Amino acid sequence: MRAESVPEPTLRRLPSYYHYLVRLREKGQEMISAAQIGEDLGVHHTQVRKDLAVTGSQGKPKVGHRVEDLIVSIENFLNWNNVTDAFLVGAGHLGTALLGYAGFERAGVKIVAAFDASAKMVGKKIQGVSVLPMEKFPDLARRMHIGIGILTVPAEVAQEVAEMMVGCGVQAIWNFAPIVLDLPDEVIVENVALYSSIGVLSRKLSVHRKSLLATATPPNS
Amino acid sequence: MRAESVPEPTLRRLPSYYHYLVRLREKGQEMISAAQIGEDLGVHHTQVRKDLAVTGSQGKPKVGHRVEDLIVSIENFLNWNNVTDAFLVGAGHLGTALLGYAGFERAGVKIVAAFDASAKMVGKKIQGVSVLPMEKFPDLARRMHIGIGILTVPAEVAQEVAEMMVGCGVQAIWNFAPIVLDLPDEVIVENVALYSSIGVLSRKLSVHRKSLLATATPPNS
DNA sequence: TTCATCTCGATACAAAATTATCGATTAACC
DNA sequence: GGTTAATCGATAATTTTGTATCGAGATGAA
Repeated sequence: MRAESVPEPTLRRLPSYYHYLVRLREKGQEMISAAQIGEDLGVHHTQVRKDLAVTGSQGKPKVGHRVEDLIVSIENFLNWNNVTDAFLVGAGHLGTALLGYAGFERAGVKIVAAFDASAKMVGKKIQGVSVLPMEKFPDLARRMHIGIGILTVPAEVAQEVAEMMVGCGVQAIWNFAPIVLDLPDEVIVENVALYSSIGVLSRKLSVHRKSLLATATPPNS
Repeated sequence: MRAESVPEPTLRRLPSYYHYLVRLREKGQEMISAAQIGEDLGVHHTQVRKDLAVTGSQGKPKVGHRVEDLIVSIENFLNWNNVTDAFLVGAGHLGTALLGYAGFERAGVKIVAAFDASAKMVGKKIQGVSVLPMEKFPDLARRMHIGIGILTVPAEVAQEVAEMMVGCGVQAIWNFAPIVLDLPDEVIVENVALYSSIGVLSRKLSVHRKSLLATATPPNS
C-alpha cells in the first residue's frame, strides 16, 4: 500500500521507457512486447515487466502491451499530468538551457519564473520567462505555493539559496550544483551530478584504453 | 587485478568526495576522518572507507586521512590528471552551458571544438571555443585523435550523430539526448538523463504530498 | 612507559536489485 | 474447434550493493 515502495532504479528507467514509447507511437506502432522494449533499451525483459507492473499497466499474452496504454500509465504513475510550478534560481548558461527545454512541462514541471543575483540578467526574458531579482523570490514563492526549486547557481552559494528556498515553502529541489545540500529530511533533493557523470566517463575511458594497450603489448614482451 | 571491478556507485561517489575535499583544503583543513566525510555527505562511514580504499589512499588511525593525499589519490584514480580532448556537437543552449564550465578541464576533459548544423551558429566563438560546421568533424576528429564526444543535439538526430562520432574514432560519448544509443559494445556511453531526474523528482513530490494529505485527513473521516 | 581512546580496514551480515525459471493465458493457425 | 507458439506475470536464485561488527594500530595523556 505504501506508495514509496517502488525501487528507485525503476523510477529512473520509466522516463526512458516513456520516451521510447512516444517515439513508437509517432511511428504508428500500436502494440509492443516487453521483450522488444528490453532489447531496444538494453534492459532484461523480466526487468521491463517488473517496471511496467508498478504503473499498473497490463499486457496480454501473445500480443504484448498497447503502446498508448503504457504511455498513459507511465504518465499517471509519474504524475506527469498534474503540472507543478517551479522557480529557477541562477539564470546563467545552464539555467538558460533549462528554460529552453519545452519538454519539462510534459514531465509535470513548469518553470514560471527565473531569478538571478546579477543586475545584468534581471529584467530579461528568456524563452518567455522573466528573470526577476532575488529579493522577489520569498514573497512570490509563498503566494504562488511554489513546490519545486531549480538550483543552477555556483556551488559557493548553493547551500544558502537552497535554505532560502526551503524557508519559502519549497518542498523539492533539483540541484545542479556539485555539492551535497544539507537540508531537513523532508525536503526532496534530486542531484544532477555532472561531475560524477564525467568522472565515470573519464575513468572508464582510461581503463578501456589501458586494456587495449595491454592486449596490444603482452606483459611478457 | 582487473581494473574494472570497481562498483559503479563508488565511481559516482568519488567526484562528490573530491569536491568536498577541495573545499576543505580551501579552508585550510589538513586532516579528515572517514566518519566526518560520511556525516557531511550523507554516506555511511564504512562506505566511505571502502570507496576511498579503491583509490589506494591510506589513513592513519586516530588522525584520519591527509586531505591533500586524498585529493591526489582520487585525481589519479579517476584519471583527472591526463586531460582528454573532446568535441562537442550541438551548440545550443545546453552545449553553450557546457562550454562555459571551466571545471571540466580539472575533471580530465577539455572541449577543444564545437560543431553545429545550423549556419547561424557556425563561425561563432563560445567561451573561446570555435563553432565549426559538421562537415569538418570527421577529418579533424581523426587527425586530433579525439576520444570523447559530447552529444547535445536534439533526440531525433542523436543516434545518427553518435554513429558518425564512433566512425571517426570516438571511444566514449557523453550523451545528453533522452534516448538510448544503439552503438557497438566497446563504445563507452554515459547518459545524462535529465528527464529521468525530473521524473524521479516529480514522482517523489507527488508521493510526499499525498502522504501529507493522508496524515492531515485520516482515512476514517 | 603504560593505558585509554579513537580511527582504520578486513570480515561477516543484510538488503536490494537483477537475472532466471515456470506455469498460465491468449491469439493465430491448421 | 483443437493445437501451437508466443507472451505475460509470479516466484525463486543469483548477484550486487550497502550496513554492521570487530580486532589491530596509532596517538596523546597520565
